[in-house]
Amino acid sequence: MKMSNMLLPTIRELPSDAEATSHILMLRAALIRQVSSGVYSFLPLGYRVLRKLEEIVREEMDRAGALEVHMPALIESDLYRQSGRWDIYGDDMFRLKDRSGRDFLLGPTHEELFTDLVRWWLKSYKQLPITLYQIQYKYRDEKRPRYGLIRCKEFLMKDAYSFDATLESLDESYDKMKEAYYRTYERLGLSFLCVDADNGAMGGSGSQEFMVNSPIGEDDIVYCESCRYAANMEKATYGKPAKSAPAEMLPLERIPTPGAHTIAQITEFLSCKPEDVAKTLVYIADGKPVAAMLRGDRDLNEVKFKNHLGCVNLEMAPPEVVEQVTHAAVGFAGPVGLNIPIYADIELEGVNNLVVGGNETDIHLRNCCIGRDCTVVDYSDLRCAVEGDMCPVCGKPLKLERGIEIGHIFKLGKRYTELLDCTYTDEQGKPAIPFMGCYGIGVSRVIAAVIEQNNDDAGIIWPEICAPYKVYLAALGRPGSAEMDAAEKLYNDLTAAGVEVLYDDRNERAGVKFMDADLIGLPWRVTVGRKAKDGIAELKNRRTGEVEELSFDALVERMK
RNA sequence: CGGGGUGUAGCGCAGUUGGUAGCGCGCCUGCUUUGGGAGCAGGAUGCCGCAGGUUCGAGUCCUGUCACUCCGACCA
Repeated sequence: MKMSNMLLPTIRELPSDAEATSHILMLRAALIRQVSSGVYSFLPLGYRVLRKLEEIVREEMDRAGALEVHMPALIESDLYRQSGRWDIYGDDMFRLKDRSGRDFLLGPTHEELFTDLVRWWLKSYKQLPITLYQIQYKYRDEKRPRYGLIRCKEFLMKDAYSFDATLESLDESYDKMKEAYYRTYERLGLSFLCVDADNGAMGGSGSQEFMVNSPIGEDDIVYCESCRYAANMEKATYGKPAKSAPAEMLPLERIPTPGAHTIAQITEFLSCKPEDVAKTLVYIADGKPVAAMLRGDRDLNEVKFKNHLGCVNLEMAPPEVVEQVTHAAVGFAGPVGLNIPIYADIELEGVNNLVVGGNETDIHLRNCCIGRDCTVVDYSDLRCAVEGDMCPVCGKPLKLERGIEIGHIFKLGKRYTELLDCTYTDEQGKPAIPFMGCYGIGVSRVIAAVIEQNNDDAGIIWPEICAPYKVYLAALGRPGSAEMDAAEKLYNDLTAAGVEVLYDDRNERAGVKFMDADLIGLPWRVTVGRKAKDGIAELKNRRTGEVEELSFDALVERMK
């Protein structure tokens, strides 16, 4: 492709509203253009990358035995009513009506359609297992689109769905997909982790996420360097240290703490340590107030709490509710005399003489002992893991990092097949319901992840496998010069040899071409300049910066 | 959804006490230049986000509205 025929308006200045490196570089290298918040056009260069990624994903899905289909993005609501998600999904789903007033939606994810296809087709256990996939745009009305392609309202996703007769078979299908995911991300040269994740609203019996480490990641990853344990924060556990014998119980004291409603203020005021304080957080679980109690220096893990309670909705109680429940201003909630169920973090078990809120404005209690002064429903792991916690597997200190989720695999079980009445006849001639798994890769997001991990101050550094072109050919002569003629010939030779070349035939100065070459970041830059008359071109590796001089013929051979 | 910020040329921005809009980059023309974002000369480009209002007069003040964006909450 000749630059003179290309739509490739590279940008010199930093876009003012882009924050993430990948976002800035994608805009500057003219890969994408924002159309509205969270919605992007792919320009010629960016679209080539997207198609290459798609192809890699497709190859690995096919290798794993999955069958490609294509579902609509525009979906009538009835299936989603059957599955319940028309009501559950909430404002994140785009909803619209057709001319006769029927409800439609833009697919945020396609469990329903795949289950519907399979229930129509599936008659016998002999047809199982089967895995289907598609590469399709997904629509989610994200509250806050961010970081360019990282979080969009419209994004390209590969989603696969497996159907199996038994749980063992589901495990096999799941492992095959997992293997395919490893291969896909490894081929892209990504540095990633496969972490245990919460199933969340998808339900089911297990799930893992594929994460690339990045400061702009929106998830916290907890991992162990020595034994490969890795989990999303929402799921992460930690080894429980042995407890020392409980201290002798001291008499409960009531202490005025005017204005001290944060842990920092209380520790300051009472000159104690945060771990001596137990905070009591009031939540609303499916409409009913409950309390979570944990050490002052810990953060509640809402996912763990939600799973422990087995509730559907869990949210922090608004101040009115806190005041009503505790009879005090926010910041003075405590377990003593609190008339709602209290769930305590396991770390508090057997710990005496805690500082707690007094359920009275400007009052705290010292030497509170659970069991003596108040009761809790039970003790369980409710807190977020922190850096330095013990690895639950090997006991070494855990590490924390931010990650971008580029893939998620779930064992769904029978949730959707049951709801949508997907049955087949098993070996005994009886009706049975298949187990389902679902597997997603955010293809457009992967582009951003690749760039996040492959760039320098000058621009993008594409891995060869997904580079929009392999070679940037910079012709430095003036139009009509011998250099231009030589470059033109080299361009034709490379193209004839099947090499993907972006040929910069613009009448620009060398500096402009080199800056653009670095920004666009193709793996190889070929310069045809002064030595062209001797049949010599310069080959530069974008990643290593290594330069060598080659004859034109040798260069064509090298780039094949 | 709560809290902030910003909307002026393709991009990045300035615009004073209210007086009819400017800079840099880019773009066009010409000459010179040509291995790391060239120089000189000339030129084009604006519903000042939108709608009301105040005023003799609004980019500027007021009201409303829309969009984008940041922080938070949320997120298969």
